[in-house]
Amino acid sequence: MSSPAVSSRDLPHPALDEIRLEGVLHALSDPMRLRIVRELAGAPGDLSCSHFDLPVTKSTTTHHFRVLRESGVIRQVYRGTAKMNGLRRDELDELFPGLMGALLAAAARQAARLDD
Amino acid sequence: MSSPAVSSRDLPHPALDEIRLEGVLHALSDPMRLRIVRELAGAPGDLSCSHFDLPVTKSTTTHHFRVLRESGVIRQVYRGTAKMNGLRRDELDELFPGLMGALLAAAARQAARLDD
DNA sequence: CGACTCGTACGATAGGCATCGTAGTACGGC
DNA sequence: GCCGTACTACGATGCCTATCGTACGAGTCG
Repeated sequence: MSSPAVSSRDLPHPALDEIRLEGVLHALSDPMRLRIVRELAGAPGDLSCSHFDLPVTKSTTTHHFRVLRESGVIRQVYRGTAKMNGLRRDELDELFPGLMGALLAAAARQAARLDD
Repeated sequence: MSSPAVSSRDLPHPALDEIRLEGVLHALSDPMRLRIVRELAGAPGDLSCSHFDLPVTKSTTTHHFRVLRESGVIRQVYRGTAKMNGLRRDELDELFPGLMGALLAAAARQAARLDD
């Protein structure tokens, strides 16, 4: 109730200066994770883990979200039983200007090409 | 000998439409390979494998160059005993406009940050 | 409280991969 | 033809990781 900071459990996120480009690229080099990131980028706000309908089990999904968080690509916050996920877009833009935009554009372009 | 324009041995390269974004990102997510690509991007022309002084053995170096070639990031051509390597910059720019530029800029930014 | 949903932890498994060392092939020059 | 240089092929090794299933913890709602 009231408004405790957020909820009870807090998750570890890398600080800006701990984010490594190689880690970000590795995180995005998995099709499942790239798909998650694309969906997050296209959504207005944060999305819960259960919002995603991935062709893998829940434990594997948990794994992918953790990789994304630990590499610094997304931010995760508990909200009740749900876990909300959002791109760390502003921070990434500060660290690597233009990178996320180019990556998302490239992913969109490839998706369009493969869909035709 | 029939008459190969350049040399005898030809190496398999993926066509433009066979290049996958995930493959490119995976190739660049290795520090050694990112270093190679940065050096290639900064050079005026192609560079031989032996030009690079990497902290790994030659066989490992061969492995990294092959990963880069098979993912579509670089082009490799034999020239005598040497193997010349060059970024497929123009083709990648056509396939994913702005991507390589953003990636190289991000890598340069991180290198500068870590060097200070 | 009890049931239900959401997500986690843990162990197992199978495949991928970065690395090495050694032995070998291709090419150019003497 | 012979030697040296440049790179490769192959096998081994140890680590990383994507995947699963099951059992569990945290929170919500009746």
